[in-house]
Amino acid sequence: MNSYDISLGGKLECSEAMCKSRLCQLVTGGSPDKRHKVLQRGDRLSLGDGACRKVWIILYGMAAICFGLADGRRQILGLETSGHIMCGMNNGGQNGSWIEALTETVLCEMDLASLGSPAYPGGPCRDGQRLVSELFSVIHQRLEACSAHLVTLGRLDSTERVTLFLADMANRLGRPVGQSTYLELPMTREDIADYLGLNTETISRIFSRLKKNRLVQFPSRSAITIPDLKALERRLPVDIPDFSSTSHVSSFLTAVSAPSFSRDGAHS
Amino acid sequence: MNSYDISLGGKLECSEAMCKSRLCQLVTGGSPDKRHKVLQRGDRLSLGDGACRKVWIILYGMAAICFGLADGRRQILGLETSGHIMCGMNNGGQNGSWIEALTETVLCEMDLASLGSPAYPGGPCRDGQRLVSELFSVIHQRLEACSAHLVTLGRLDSTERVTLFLADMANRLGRPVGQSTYLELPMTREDIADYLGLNTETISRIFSRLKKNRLVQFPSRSAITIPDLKALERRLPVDIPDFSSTSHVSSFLTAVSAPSFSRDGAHS
DNA sequence: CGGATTATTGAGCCAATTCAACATCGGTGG
DNA sequence: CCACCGATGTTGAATTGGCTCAATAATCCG
Repeated sequence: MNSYDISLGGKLECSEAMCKSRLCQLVTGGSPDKRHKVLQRGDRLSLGDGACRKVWIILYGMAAICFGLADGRRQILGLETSGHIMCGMNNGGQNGSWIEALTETVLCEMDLASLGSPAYPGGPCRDGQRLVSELFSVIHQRLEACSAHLVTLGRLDSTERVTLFLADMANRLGRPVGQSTYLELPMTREDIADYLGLNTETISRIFSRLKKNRLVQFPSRSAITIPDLKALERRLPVDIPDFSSTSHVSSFLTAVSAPSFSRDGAHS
Repeated sequence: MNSYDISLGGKLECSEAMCKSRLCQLVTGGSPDKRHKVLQRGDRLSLGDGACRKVWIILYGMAAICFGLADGRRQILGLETSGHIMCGMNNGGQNGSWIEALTETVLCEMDLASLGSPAYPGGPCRDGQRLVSELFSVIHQRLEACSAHLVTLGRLDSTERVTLFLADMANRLGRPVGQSTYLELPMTREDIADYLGLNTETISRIFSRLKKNRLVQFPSRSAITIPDLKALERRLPVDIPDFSSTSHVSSFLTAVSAPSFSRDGAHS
């Protein structure tokens, strides 16, 4: 029935693996439904309706959160993959603010205004709190990513930015091939430039320089091989964000949500 | 007893006016207590303990959220005033990440790990959800500010950045004097530079140029008069964030928190 | 008043941009 | 199959915006 069931080989139950935060499960009760949206590469979803009324969790694929200035300049605020959240913006209405799919992307859309309704499983109080805890955690992650990116744009030079970008993408999308790391970037040089606050030619020049220094190879236009990822990372004055771990999130969840769970029964 | 009761003339009950989000009230039950911290100008509070375990709401004053790179470079992530939130960071541990008071500042510290305890008024379920809703809202505001700043650093040139900064500060701190707007900046040129991803000399040069063009006046080192704030804002390709309104927050609160309030009685 | 800190201004330099030419890739139709 | 075309990527030359370094000025504070 759903087109993505076919194109992705039925991988899209709202499993824990797909939706790490389990927010999607909380909202849908564990089964995929109309809240799931499929975007094809290039498809856009507006964010700037004047308030944060909806959030979207990425279940599959990769999408860019974009912001457009009045004169056409564009800044990509984040490059988001499975488990990441994106939410509505209050500003950015007139100049535009949107999500843009870089690959085929499946989202779970959540309307905040309806989250309080009795339609959600487990009762309005108990799961409501859990829901909003999860929402907090995942948005806190987004804030951390945004803060880290702010430092990148404010204080790293172009070579450092590109190096950090490659290391970050390698950690997110790469797979080991012997000693090397192989990845495919589902975006153009212009997308990379708009993410890093640079321009296309600069990206190209730095890629060429890194290639000449044998830090990266480009088997094709979109494919990248990094012979020694650790060596690349050592050139940076910042830590690479770790996307594999969500332990810091659960620590807060345990703190706020779980105790209230256990006492919930005693309370009512 | 508390030094700030004296120095600020007893203005510091945890009133709605001081803590717009009312998070502080939810946590403290409405009365100021040990959770309140007073920082003097220059005082620091570490943020990078490896996880988000605490959040701080500013009740009074102005503070900078800072991030330090291994080589000494510094980026100010945000300049926060009353009602704004700041929270722990997972990354930034080794390189440093901290809050720095720019004026005398009063904070309400909230330990996330203890928010679930029965010590909080109203019961663990009902107010727990409200608490976490408020927390979500205020952190969403922080994310919006961070996103807007990302665009500033990524796509605005130095003149635009400084102009935006002045307009933003004027909206936050300024008071009208006839047609003009008067404000005092509680920070050095270096702080401004670290906020805008520029250096001290550049800030100084742009201030001088704006002065020559009669867009601003500098009655003293820290005081600024803007003859026509609207004219200044018209030079920008972005909207000035509106800090006076919190309506977008309450819309979400109403959506998630209030319905569960009303059904809470029926449920238990 | 004196010393330290902070701010301003100038000269020269370098990194990143702009503009332009050319190369490569992917897709389409003859 | 290959020729063609548009889109994307690369490279070079010239320009410029912002930085570094350095000297001077203003301000703060004991």
